[in-house]
Formats: sequence, structure tokens, C-alpha cells
Amino acid sequence: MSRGRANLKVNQPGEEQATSPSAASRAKAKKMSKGPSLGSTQRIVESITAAIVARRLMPGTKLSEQKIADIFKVSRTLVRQALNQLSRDRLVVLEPARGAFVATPSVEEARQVFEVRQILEAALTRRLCAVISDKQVAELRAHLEAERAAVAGADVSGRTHLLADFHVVLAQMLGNNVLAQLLTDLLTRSSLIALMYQSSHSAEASLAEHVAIVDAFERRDVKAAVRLTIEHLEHVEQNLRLSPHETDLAQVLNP
Amino acid sequence: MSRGRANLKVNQPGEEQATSPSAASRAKAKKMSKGPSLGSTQRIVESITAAIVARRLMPGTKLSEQKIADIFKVSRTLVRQALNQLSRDRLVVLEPARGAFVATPSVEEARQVFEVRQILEAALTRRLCAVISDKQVAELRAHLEAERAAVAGADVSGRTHLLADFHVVLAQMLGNNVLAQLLTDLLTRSSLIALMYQSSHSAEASLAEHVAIVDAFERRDVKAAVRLTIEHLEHVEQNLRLSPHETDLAQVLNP
DNA sequence: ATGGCGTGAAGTGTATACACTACTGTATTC
DNA sequence: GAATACAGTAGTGTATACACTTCACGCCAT
Repeated sequence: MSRGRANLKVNQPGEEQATSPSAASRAKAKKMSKGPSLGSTQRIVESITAAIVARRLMPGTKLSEQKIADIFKVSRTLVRQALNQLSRDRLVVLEPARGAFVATPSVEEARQVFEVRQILEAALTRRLCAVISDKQVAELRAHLEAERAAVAGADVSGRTHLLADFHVVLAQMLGNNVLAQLLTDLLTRSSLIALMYQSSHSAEASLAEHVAIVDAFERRDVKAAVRLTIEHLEHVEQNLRLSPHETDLAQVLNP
Repeated sequence: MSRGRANLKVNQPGEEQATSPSAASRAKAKKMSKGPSLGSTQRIVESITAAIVARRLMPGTKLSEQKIADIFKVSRTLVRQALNQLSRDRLVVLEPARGAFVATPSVEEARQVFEVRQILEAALTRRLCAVISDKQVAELRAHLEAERAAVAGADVSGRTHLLADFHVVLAQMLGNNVLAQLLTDLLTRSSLIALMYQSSHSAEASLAEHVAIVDAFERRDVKAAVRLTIEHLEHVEQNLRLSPHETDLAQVLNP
């Protein structure tokens, strides 16, 4: 279960297509058939990201370059590229001459991430509510149905992904790829934060709140939609065990 | 001037310190004296960033790995790392098997960047206005004085940097490093956009608007501060020559 | 017994070497 | 004469090799 096609694409649902029009047209003009060329290093990034979000790599874990290189059957060069990329996403921390470690976001950082999310998503909701179409509401309904199925099932990884994806879908509906990309990064960090501080916010509660938000969208009730969005984020944040588990040290070491 | 402390820190004014408490304490506990280790590849990133913002590297310019490696007297390895990092910052575009080019942000991307900036900075202004101290207002006054000096002088690069830095300083005053970092990235992209679409927004006008915003801060006038911030960004955006100069091709080739 | 110091191994940081892809210029054919 | 095919070349993509830092174990001294 280590290699193969185990990567389930946790990170960018929107990908970063069309950074520049020339690049897009050029890529489209040539061959868009061959797949493996795009992402030999990307594959590693996505696998590690998936492993972190799926709690198979705990915060603080050392990521040895050579070990990862052996696992993926590539050289350290590509692994280093992947780790650098993950470092930019704040999922791993690079300590000079010491190595790469799964990030251990601080309480303060967690607070800041959620503050920025609240800012971005409140504005996003406000703007989207003004321009959303019936068809897009229907798409959201479909997404909620997928969430419902995942929550009902036992696929923890897929559930987490879908619940987070809801917010990204909103950004994409606004048509702002820059915002969508930013939000994607913040959501990935949120996932790491949630698992590190053992969020007690149940998936059912998140789903219910998503439903309420979509209901507000359908009514074009801007006030309610924004309020529900803010409250949703507050609920998620408040259900974090926001005490640095230095306390674990006293708890773990009892005879 | 190759190594040592020659890096003039163009990009992150806040740096990314204290990503995790353990990392911070560890770095502090050991030796915080030796400097050169931090940034052999960072130096290249900052130099290229500075060159782009200073209009010494025009959009679309190819960045050959070997040439850059020769210039900085390093191997292609470090240059590739730097280009990857710049790619993540959207300052350069990496085309597979073709090379790295200075990014040519589309009109649509420019619009999106400014939309996100408006969202973030409006909220930032609103929140900061509620908690800003007299001492911080004084700091802003000092920053404005530095801007005034730069605008009066002939240092185009420093002027651009200071005018952009104003917005980052606001974010730092809020104490939200995540927001500050996000805004830093967006401002760098804004600089590229501004030079690419030849902004006609004068430095004097920006400075005047910054002064008006700080005045509103001093009065704790939230409404006015937010309005002035939004208007400021709208002015900057509206003064862009928002027509992709593909027209240049027809304009340049007439007999 | 404890604390400082040197030596070794493991691992990161950088450089170099090789493989393979994409472009340029030339020759060939219709 | 124009378009296509082909070979050479420049440059990227990846792997490997080497240098240097860090950590750990052990030794010696206090």
C-alpha cells in the first residue's frame, strides 16, 4: 500500500492550470496524452500530503530523504524537490542540516489560519451569494450528497477530503482561481491542525452546517449565509483541543 | 558581495520565523551567530525577485539555468531550487522540458489578485482599526516618512518596495503572520502585474492615500479606514493598462 | 559518578555527470 | 519554391558522487 496508485489527490482539486495563457495554449497544442511525465515529483508530494492528512504520518515525524527515495524508487534529488514544495505549503518544516519534519503548527498559528479563513470565506460567501446560479446551487446539493455518503461510510480520508473540498468548490464557483488556490492551501493546513489538536467537531455537524449554508445560498439570503459561514468556522475552531500537548508529556510518562 | 550579509531582503519582511515552537526554540538554543548557512539558495531567489520587481527582467524572459548558475557561481542544483521556489510564488512559470520564464500574468489573474487583496486588506483594516495603539500609529507615521523620502528620491526600486511594504506592516501589526505572509506574496505578484501593465498610478498618489488611511487609523474611524483602503486598491487597479499587449505585435510590425 | 571532549557514522548540502527532450539549421523531395 | 524530414545542438530532467555538518557513542579527566 506504499506505492502504486495510492495517491488520492488530496491537495489541489482545481490544480494550477492556466497560470499564463501562453502556457495553457502551448500545453494544449502539443500532446496532452502522456501522463507520467507530469508529476514524477508531484506524485511524491501528493503521497506525503495524503499520508499526513490521513494521520499515517504524525506531526514531528522525521522525513529522511534517503528512506523516501528508496520507497519511491527515485533519487534524493526528486525527494528534495518534493520536500521543498511541502515546506512552502507549511506541511513540513526544513531544519538546516538536520532534515525535514512533519510540521507541528503552534496554537497561535492555528488561530491565525482560522482567522484568515474566516476573512476569506466570509467575503467569498457574500460575493458568491450575489451571483450564484440555480445550476450552481444544484451542484452544491450534489456535493452535499457526496459528503453525506462519505460521512455515512467508513472512509475517513475521503470524508475529510470532501468536507474540506466544499469550501474550495465555493471559491471555484466565484471564478477566482487565486482565491481558490489560497483557500486550498489554508484548508490543507487546517487538516493538519485538526488532526494535531484532535478536533472533536464531528463530521455530521460539519455536514449539517454545510447544508444550512447551501440553504441560505438557495434563498439568496446573504446575511444568513455569511453568518452561517462564520459560525461554521468558529465551531470548527472551538472544537480544537487548543492546548499545546506539552501536557502529553506528563500524561505519557505516568507509571 | 557574493556572500556574507549582502542580502537586502526584498521579499519577506516578516520572514517565516516560528513556524513551530520547537523549531524556534531549537534554533534559538543553538547558535544564532553564523549567517551564511541560511540562504545560499535564498540569495538567488531574492536577487531574481529584486530584478523582476526592479524591471531589469521583463515578463516572458527566459531564465536559463546554466546562465544563472554561472552568474552566481553555483551549480544548477541551487538555481533549480530557486526557480522552483519562484514558481510557487508565481513570479516565474516552469514549462516542462523547456525552461523557466518570467511570468506573464493575464488580465484575469491580475483582476483576481486585486480582488483577493481587497478582501484581505479591507478585513485587515477593519480589525486593526479596533486594536491599533498610539505607538503603532506613530510607527506608521515613521513609515510614511520613509515613503516620502523614497518618493522624493530617485530610487525606483526602494520606492516600490516601501510602498508595498506599507500594506505588509499593517498585517504585521495585527499580529497575524499567516496573513502577513499571504499578503506579502500577493504584493509581490502585484508588483509584477503593475510593471507588466505599466501602472500609471503615481507613487505620489499612493503615498497620499496611505497618509489618508493612517489619518483614519489615528481617528479610529473604521468606516473611513476601510473605505479608503478599498478605494486605494481600486485606484491602483484602475490605473493599470488592462489590455494584454498582444496588440504590441500588430503595433510593432507596421511598415 | 558526572561532565567535557574527541571520534565515528549517518545524513544533509552542493556539485558534477549522464540521459533525454525540444529547438535550429540544413538537406531532400514533391 | 515550399514543405517535410533529419541531424546536430543546446538545455532541461534525473541520478550519482563528494564535502561538510550534526548527532551519538565512548573515552578521559575532574
